[in-house]
Amino acid sequence: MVYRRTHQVVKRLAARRSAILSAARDAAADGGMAAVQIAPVAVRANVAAGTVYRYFPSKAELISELIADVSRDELAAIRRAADAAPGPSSALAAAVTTIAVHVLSQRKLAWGILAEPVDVDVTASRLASRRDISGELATRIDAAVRAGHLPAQDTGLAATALLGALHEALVGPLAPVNLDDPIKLRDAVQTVTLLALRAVGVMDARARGLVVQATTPAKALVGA
Amino acid sequence: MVYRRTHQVVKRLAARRSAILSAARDAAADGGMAAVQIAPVAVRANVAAGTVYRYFPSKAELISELIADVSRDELAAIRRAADAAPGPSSALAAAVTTIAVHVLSQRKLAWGILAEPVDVDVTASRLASRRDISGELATRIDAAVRAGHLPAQDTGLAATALLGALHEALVGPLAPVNLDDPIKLRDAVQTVTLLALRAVGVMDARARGLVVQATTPAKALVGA
DNA sequence: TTTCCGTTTGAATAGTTGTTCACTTCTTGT
DNA sequence: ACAAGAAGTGAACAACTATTCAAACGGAAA
Repeated sequence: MVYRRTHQVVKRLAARRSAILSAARDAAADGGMAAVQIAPVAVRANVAAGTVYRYFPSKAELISELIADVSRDELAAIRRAADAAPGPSSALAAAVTTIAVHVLSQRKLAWGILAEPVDVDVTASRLASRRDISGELATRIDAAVRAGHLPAQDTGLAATALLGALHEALVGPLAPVNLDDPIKLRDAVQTVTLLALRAVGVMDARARGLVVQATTPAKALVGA
Repeated sequence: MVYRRTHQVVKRLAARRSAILSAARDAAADGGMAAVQIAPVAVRANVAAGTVYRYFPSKAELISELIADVSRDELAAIRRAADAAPGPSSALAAAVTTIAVHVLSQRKLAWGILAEPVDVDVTASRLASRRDISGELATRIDAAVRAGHLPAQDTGLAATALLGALHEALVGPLAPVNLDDPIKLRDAVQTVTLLALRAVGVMDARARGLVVQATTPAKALVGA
């Protein structure tokens, strides 16, 4: 045996793998899923097309991992924001706001992850992504219901609907175009958050300060 | 001049054109947009593949017309339902319910029209479809606002968000599967309608009977 | 240094469908 | 019946990319 998986080699392999994933993510953020093609991604990652296949069995697998990756980050951010909130209602508001801000600050990527046509089947990972995030929302809604802040309801369906509302209003084809302006962006986030909170039964969210509270830290996020 | 576009010929041509469109629609309703391929559609329409191209310059054009067609029907149904309602609030409720019932009773078709990945660019017609329906919703929301039943708001954004909520909750990948059961279907329609109305600021829609009122005629639609 | 064998390469391959076009069939008016 | 030309046919073509693979490369042990 004259060739062994030395520590250095293992590290290089892992680095290459994540370089390819990063390249895919960059490509998606740049030009949407349509830009995530094997050859261009390979170029971005400084490898040959064939090499990609030593790390991912197929394009479908590559994109699925990309979706899972982005989704994992997103979920973590939502949890962080919600956990930092003082109570169930503001946790829900924070979760909603976080989603809104994130999808807005990476619209092309978000659109690619969520709904953009891809030539391979990524249904499963998209489903998982939605299930995770919708599930997190459902948990937060449920907490608010149990705290007596919201009426009893089908939390799963409500969470799904909220997600749909956020996506369509902010990254869908009808989404306003000039959300690069930070002020308009904040307004859009506020409006949509208010809408979402009212949908699940929050009474007068604006007066209770939930929306504004939640929006302020979000504004910082946009800058980051 | 020995061949003229006689009335009979014109009629036959028109019939063939709509036969192709119908075939495309059937294919989409059956197997989603993925099933709308030139050759299979041609078979369904009892013509050769080449013939399709005598009526539609490209697959993109064919699918765009399909989308516009379905969208037109949908818009008409929404208007009919809303116009039949006694006041602005119930008109809005009726519009929302109509959308919910329609997408539920033709889930595959709706998914295809709205969001399913297609290999040709149909962005424009999808955009138009959404703009039309969202616009109609916006009009109804606006009427309710002007009647003093709803708080002032960005009606366009609200309409878009509502549309997203309905779609995601009812035909998106997270939508509950067993909505074939008429009772569950009605429940889902009710839940989502309630959510949507609350989102735009309707207070206690259930108590005011808006949801139930609107749902009852919708139930008839499902049977049709 | 040399040998070994996993890794990388990138040009060639393959499979999928939309689209074309030379030819056939059909309709109309004389 | 026949000419003239439009409509219809469907096999062949084209274009696009994911995927493969034989050859080249390069670290690791002897």
